[in-house]
Amino acid sequence: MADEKEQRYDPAAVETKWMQRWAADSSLYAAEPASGGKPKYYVLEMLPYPSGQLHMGHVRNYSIGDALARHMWMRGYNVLHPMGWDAFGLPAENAALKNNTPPREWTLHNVAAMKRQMQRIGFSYDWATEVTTCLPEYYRWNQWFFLRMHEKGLVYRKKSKVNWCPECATVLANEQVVDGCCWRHEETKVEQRDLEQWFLRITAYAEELLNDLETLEGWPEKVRTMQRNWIGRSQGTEVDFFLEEINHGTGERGNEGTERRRIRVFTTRVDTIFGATSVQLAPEHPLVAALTCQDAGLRAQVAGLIEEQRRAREAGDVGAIEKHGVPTGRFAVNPYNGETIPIWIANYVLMEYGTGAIMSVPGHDERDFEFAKKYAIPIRRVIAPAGGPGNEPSDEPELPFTAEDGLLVNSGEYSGLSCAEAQKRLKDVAVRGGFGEAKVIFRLKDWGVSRQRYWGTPIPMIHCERDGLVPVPDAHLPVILPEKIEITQTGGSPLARVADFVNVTCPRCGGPAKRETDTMDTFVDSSWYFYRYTDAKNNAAPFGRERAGYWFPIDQYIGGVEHAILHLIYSRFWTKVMRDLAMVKNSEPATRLFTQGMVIRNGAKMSKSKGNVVSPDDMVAQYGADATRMYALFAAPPDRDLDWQEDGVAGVSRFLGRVWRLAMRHAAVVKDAATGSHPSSQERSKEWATSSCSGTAQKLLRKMHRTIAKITLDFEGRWHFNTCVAAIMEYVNALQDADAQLGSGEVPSSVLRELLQTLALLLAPFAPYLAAELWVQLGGQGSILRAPWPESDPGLAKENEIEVPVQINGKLVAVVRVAADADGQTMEAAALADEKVKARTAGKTPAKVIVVPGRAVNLVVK
RNA sequence: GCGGAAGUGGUGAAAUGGCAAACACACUAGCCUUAGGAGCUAGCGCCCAAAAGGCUUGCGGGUUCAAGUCCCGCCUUCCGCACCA
Repeated sequence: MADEKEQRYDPAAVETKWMQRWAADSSLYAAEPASGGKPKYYVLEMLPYPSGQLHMGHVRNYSIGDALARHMWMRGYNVLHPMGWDAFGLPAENAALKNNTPPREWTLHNVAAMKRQMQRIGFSYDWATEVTTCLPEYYRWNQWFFLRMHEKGLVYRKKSKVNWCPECATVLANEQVVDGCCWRHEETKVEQRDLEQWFLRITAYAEELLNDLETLEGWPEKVRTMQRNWIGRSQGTEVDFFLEEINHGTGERGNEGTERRRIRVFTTRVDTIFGATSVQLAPEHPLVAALTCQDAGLRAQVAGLIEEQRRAREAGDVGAIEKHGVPTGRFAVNPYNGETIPIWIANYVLMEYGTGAIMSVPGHDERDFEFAKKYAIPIRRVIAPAGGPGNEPSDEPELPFTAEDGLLVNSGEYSGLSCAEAQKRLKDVAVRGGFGEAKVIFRLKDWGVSRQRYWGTPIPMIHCERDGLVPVPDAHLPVILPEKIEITQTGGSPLARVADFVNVTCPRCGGPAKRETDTMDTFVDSSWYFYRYTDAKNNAAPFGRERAGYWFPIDQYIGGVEHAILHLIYSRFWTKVMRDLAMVKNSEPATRLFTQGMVIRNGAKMSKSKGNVVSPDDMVAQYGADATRMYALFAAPPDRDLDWQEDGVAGVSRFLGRVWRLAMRHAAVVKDAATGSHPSSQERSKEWATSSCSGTAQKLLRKMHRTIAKITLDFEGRWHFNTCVAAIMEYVNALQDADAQLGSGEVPSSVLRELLQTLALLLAPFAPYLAAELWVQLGGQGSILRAPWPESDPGLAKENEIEVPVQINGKLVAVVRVAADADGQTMEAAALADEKVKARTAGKTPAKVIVVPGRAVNLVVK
């Protein structure tokens, strides 16, 4: 036997065989009903867009989820591990234009192709729960949710600015605007247009979305921080300044007899209001028209400011343009002290935030300071740092002084108060005086879901001439997206030209009416898809309450960090809405979130233009699916970027070949060994005590138990799969080093069997094809996919003897061997007896000896 | 500017405060041969001809018997947000 040429492992043959066998068994990866009594585990990877090709980022993402799912099955959990397709979106329309293929056909063709790729790699999805978002049985529930939200006042319509390409005659997403031009027409400037749009009132949940971030301890801090910033809560005060009216006949200023007009500003620092030396309006502020009506030159300047802001916004560097503004010649009155200060129009004030007007306090705000310097507006100090003797204000801080831990000065009756105290009092005075209130402002905006495109969920609303906006009744759902239509890039939404679709009778009055032709943002589809997996065939509801109640929240969600804001904030919002509709009990969709790093090559993200794209198909064809996915886990910890090196894949493939040959050398002996379960830990311990188990066998069993412990711990803890794979490699190296003893019978066949079967079990989450084949070849019982995960016995994992470093003054000088359970005295004695140590101490007695049992000895010698 | 993460051999990386570089890749030398993208053996952080020895985790301090790891201050890179009042 030994002389005979060993057979090489042929991944293509073995993997294809098992792929077909597994595909034929629909129960293999199926979730069980709740009544089974097992603990549940819902592991989810973000669903892909069906572009037609898996890329390496997908392979990495799904390899992580797959290893976890397989591990949890082996640990005895009832696992839900589904997959689906985020199948609406613009690429299908572009492909339709380019190839004259209908979007539906193109999309479903891609879905089939990618599903084949996933099956070839061997991902353990339950295809019975597959969700495809572009099919009516899914998107009808988008429409259903839209109607429920409409009933709850969470849907509204309003005019809003959108990116508009005049060449395409359609709206563009922000991502499709490149340097202010259309991505398809590089010469065409994108315009900002005002259009009626549908919005979802996500801001109604702003406070809760923010607060609940605190409960998401299983989410990366980075994602929580990004969401916190995105929601952008800020607490402050709104205050009305009074507009000083002008009598145009006499030119006199005054307010006799009339209700005074007001300019409302928002500030987080009302305590600095005595330092306000101007009021600044955003160029688009509604009052601007009235203030500039007498002065054409002024109007032109304002138009210039707006134009400049627009250009900057399109170029994506609003923050970079220089601050400037124009004085209106008009004045406002500070409600606290009656002071009259000029009104300016400034390009750094944003209409979209707060009230579109601010009080400018150059002494205590960086931006106001810069502006005031430029235009010689007075700068006044009204806050001084505390800290002099007796806590009086200290001298002249450098301006602008923006810290909030000071005392008020030059602020009338409020002088001497702390900032915090002053904020409280000034707010109360404003409320009592009827010129202000406490206010919380969010950066988060309502979610604009209208898209003037074809390939998306039709918005279920009808415009009736008589009844206005009328929701489509539930009984009429789904509003089917028409097929076989002409897709063009001119003339707005393609749906608007489909007469059969547009013309309907009003459900309320029966008169002629027109359908809404906007479709929904595709982020709607992905906001709740993971609930549908629990009940994918339900015709009566998006999903059943009991099923969702059993499976939710998701135990582990895995995906790219690029979804940290949009998808993950929308789906948190959607979950809270569903909770308020009494459809689910959980307030958050996922307990734990993991964001894996990018797959890069030669230090750059893979992209066609860089020519550094690696195709999963090529890798699988050359090295096999096991080697490809195992490399994806081995090359780096999963949260870090992974540099794809083909030599590394080849290395993993050689390793799997070594495993194969090692196992096959001993398969015959192992298969003949007694069947049934392995000896218990107690029996093994007894064998050791009676030395019927040789030194080599003990050593290898010890290594085995240590390897099990390490891998099990990593699955439960920090998820460093690279060190899991390394641990398996070490284990295999140890077995291979003892190959002679394994073959000679020095290691009993029952031990040999346990060593090799355990190897197959440890490999199962990472290299399932090879593991399945080994399991059969080694006489394993049943399917390895449901075989129990091996248990590590701490007693058997323990070493007899350990090496202990001996340091002198913290520097390593020797290593001594002692019994693993040696006490401090024994270790100290062993250290002092060492020749090198004796030479170094040169007869001096150590001033101090630190012994850390089982770890180290350190001698302090002066 | 604000926030987050990271910085260790030629490369990917490893290291509950306790022997820095495990596990791989690449490379070097040798063996084997049914000549393979195969297998096996050995070497492989830096300095010194070698040994002995010394040095080494971005930089500078500190805490500790002991620091890649903890603390303080810098530098660099990547990512996100950014005129948010």
